Amino acid sequence: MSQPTPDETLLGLLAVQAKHGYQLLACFHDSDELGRVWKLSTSQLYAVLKRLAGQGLIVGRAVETTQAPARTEYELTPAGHKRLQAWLYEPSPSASIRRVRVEFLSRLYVARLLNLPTVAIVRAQKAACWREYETRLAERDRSAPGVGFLALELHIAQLAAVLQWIDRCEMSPEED
Amino acid sequence: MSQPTPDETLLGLLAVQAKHGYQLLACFHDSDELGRVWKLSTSQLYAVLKRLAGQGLIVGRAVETTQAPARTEYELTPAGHKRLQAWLYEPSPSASIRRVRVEFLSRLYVARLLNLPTVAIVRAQKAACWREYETRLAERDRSAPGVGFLALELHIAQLAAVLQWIDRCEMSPEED
DNA sequence: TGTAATCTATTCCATGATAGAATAGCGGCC
DNA sequence: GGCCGCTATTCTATCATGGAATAGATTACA
Repeated sequence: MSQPTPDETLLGLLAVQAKHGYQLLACFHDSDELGRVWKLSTSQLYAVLKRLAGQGLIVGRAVETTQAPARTEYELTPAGHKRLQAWLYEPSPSASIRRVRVEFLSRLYVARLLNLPTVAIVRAQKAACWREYETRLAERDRSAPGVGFLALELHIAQLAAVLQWIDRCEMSPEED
Repeated sequence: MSQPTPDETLLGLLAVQAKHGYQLLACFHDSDELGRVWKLSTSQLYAVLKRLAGQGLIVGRAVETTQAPARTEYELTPAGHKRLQAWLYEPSPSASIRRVRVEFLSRLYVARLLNLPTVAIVRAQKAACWREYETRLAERDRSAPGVGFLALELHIAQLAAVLQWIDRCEMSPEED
């Protein structure tokens, strides 16, 4: 699957504090933040939790309450913390437009949540997009007209827009 | 599923001339044209053909040859032609970036193949993107800072890039 | 001439994503 | 009391997807 998955973003949310599924789901309903980036259905979220647990990145423990049905709280394992760090500071992030929108912004969100530096994240993403931009520009020169050429030009225009936009991400939210 | 499907593009290819699966597959290998827009696996293509046949949009007939294994050639039914026309001149196409790249360019490709006018297609797409652009701009004004806001700004920048790019699609390929 | 590789053409299968309903306990409201 | 709605999770059916399997025909070449 080449689609971005919310797995590491969930790790990030759990790194702040142990949570159960329903609580995590609520984090994605906030339409000003993560809700604009990810659309997660209930079953999808629980499927991801199961996958992460299967990979040994999180562990769940049942919590009994009198207030509500039994819940399972998940927290990061050491492997989970390691994976989260590796994902946050991935040295060559994807330059795909979709992944920039979804994965890069999730990295930024998680890093801010955890009070970690964001400069390296933005810089790595910017570099990756520049490389892609140069590659596509070169490709355009040896491309024949037709819809394939138009697709290439659109891609180049999208990358240029990302490069103009990404500098604004270097500022912390308070400086906006 | 909100992902664009190659269904109508296949209808367009079949509208030019009846073809069998393997031939259709070859159309997507051309890296200067459709191949840049769609990535179709073998099984995916045959699955789409089955779906289209199930909907009565195409009919297949077995063709025996001594040159090669038996093949099934598909051609459009009247319902298929109707569906193709409706798709080509869809009055309110999606303004999603992905759909512009994939669906709009496919419309353009098919219309050019069939020597049909493309002006209406481009105009409809442009109008849809403008509406989306205005909507998002208004939304930005009443949005709080954070990654949600950054996502919104990226989206706006992407739409602006599309609007700048789309005018080049009004020209026929010879005029490029 | 044998056989290996490649091309044509399609089907099959296992896995995984996804939507939506189902389940189920509890609290509040009228 | 009875119903609605909230918390919390699981289940199920469907569908997409990648990749291998099948299988006939042609070319390559020793």
